[in-house]
Amino acid sequence: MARPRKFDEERAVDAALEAFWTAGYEATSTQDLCEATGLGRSSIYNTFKSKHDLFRRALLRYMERKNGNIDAVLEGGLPAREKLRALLDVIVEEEGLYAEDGRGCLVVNSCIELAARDAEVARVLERDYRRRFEALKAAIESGQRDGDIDRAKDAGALAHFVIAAIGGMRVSARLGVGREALEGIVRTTLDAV
Amino acid sequence: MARPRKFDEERAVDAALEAFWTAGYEATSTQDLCEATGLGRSSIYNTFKSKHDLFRRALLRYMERKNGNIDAVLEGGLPAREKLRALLDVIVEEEGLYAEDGRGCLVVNSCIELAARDAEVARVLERDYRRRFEALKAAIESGQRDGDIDRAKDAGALAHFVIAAIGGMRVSARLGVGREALEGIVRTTLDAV
DNA sequence: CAAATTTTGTACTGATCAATCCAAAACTAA
DNA sequence: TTAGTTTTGGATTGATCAGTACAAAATTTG
Repeated sequence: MARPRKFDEERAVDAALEAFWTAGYEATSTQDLCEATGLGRSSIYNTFKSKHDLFRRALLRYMERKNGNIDAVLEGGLPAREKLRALLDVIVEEEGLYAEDGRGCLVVNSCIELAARDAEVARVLERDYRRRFEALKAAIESGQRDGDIDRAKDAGALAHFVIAAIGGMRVSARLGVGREALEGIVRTTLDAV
Repeated sequence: MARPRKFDEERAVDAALEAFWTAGYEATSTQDLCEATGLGRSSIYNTFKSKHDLFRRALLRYMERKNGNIDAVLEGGLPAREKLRALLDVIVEEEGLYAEDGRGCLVVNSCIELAARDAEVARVLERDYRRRFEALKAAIESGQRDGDIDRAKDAGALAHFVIAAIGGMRVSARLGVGREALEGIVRTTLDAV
C-alpha cells in the first residue's frame, strides 16, 4: 500500500515519557521530543495530534506501568500491613537520594504543574487517583478481614491517608529530605494504620 | 534629586506573587507580570533584575507570610497536639474545595516545578523546609515535656511526618480529593502522633 | 528657571515556541 | 514498472518569550 513507518509508536511514547518525566510538560519542547525519540517533527505530528496528545499518551503509559507494579504488590500474598510497607519502601528507594537523578513521580509532578489549568489531564489524573484508591482500599479491607489491620478503622480513610503520605514523601524528597528521614516517615505512617 | 517612583515596590511583589501563585513560574509571562502589577516592563526591569529575581522575591514574601501564620499557631498557648490539629485544619480550609479557586501552596508548587532544575530556588526552598521543621520539632518536644505527646517517639521523625502529611494533602487536593476525605487524613495523621 | 537624575512608555531585539507545508523518498499492490 | 499512498526531512509560519534601547516625561536641587 504505502511507505511503512520505520519506528515503533510505543517506543516513541516511551522516549517522550522519559523527556516529560525529566523536565515536565512545559519545559519539554517539541525539539526536545524529536531528539528524545529520534524522530523528525513530521513523524511526530503525523503520528500524534499534538504535543499535548503525546503527553497524554505518555502519562497514561506511565500510569499503566506504575499501577502494574502497585497491583503486583497489592495482589501478592503478603499480609496487608506488609503490602503497605512494601509500597512505601518503593518510594524511599525511588526518592531516597533525590539529588542524584531524581525526577520524582510523573503523576505528582503533572498534578502540580497541570491539573489546575488542563481539564483533560486533570480528568486522567483523577481517574488514576480513584483507581489507586480503590485498589488500596480493597487491600486494607482484606487486611481487616484477616485481622491484620484494626477493623474499627475506616478503610477508605486509611487509603486516602496512605496515598497522601506517598505524595508528601515525594514532595519532601525534593526539598532535600534524605533517606533516613523518609524511612522515619514510613514507620510513622505504618504506625497510624 | 530625580523623578520619584509612583508605585510601591512591596505592592508590586505582592501582585507578582499572586500571578506566580496562580499560574506557576514558567506559565507566568513578563507580560502577565506587567498586567498583574499594573507596571510597564521598564519599571519592572528597572526595579528587579529579572523575572527570576522577581519570582525569588515573591517566593520569599510568600514564605514570610506563611511562616508567620505557622509560628503564630506554634507559639500560641494550645497543647501541642491541638497546635498540630490547627495547622492541619488550615490545610483543609485552604484546599478543601480545590476546584473552586485552588492554587495550592506556592512552596509545594515551586518545589515540584522548579527545585530539580533551579539550584537557587532549591536552596531557598530547602532553607524554608528546615525552618518549618525546626519550629515543628520544637513544638513537639515541648508537647513531650508536657506529656501531651508520647515521649518515646522521635520528635524529629514526627515533624518530618507532619510536614509530609501536609504536602500530601496538598497534592491529593489537586486530584479531586474533597473536604471530608481531607478531614479523614487529618484525623489519621493526628492518630499517628 | 535650568541642570541633573530617574522613571516611564513604547518599540524593538533575537531566540524559541508549537505547529504546518510541501515536495522528495520509500514502499506496496497491481 | 508504475500508480497510489504514506512517511519523512527541512524550511517555514506567526506567535510569544525574556529582556533591552532609547527618548520623553517628571521630579528635585541649585
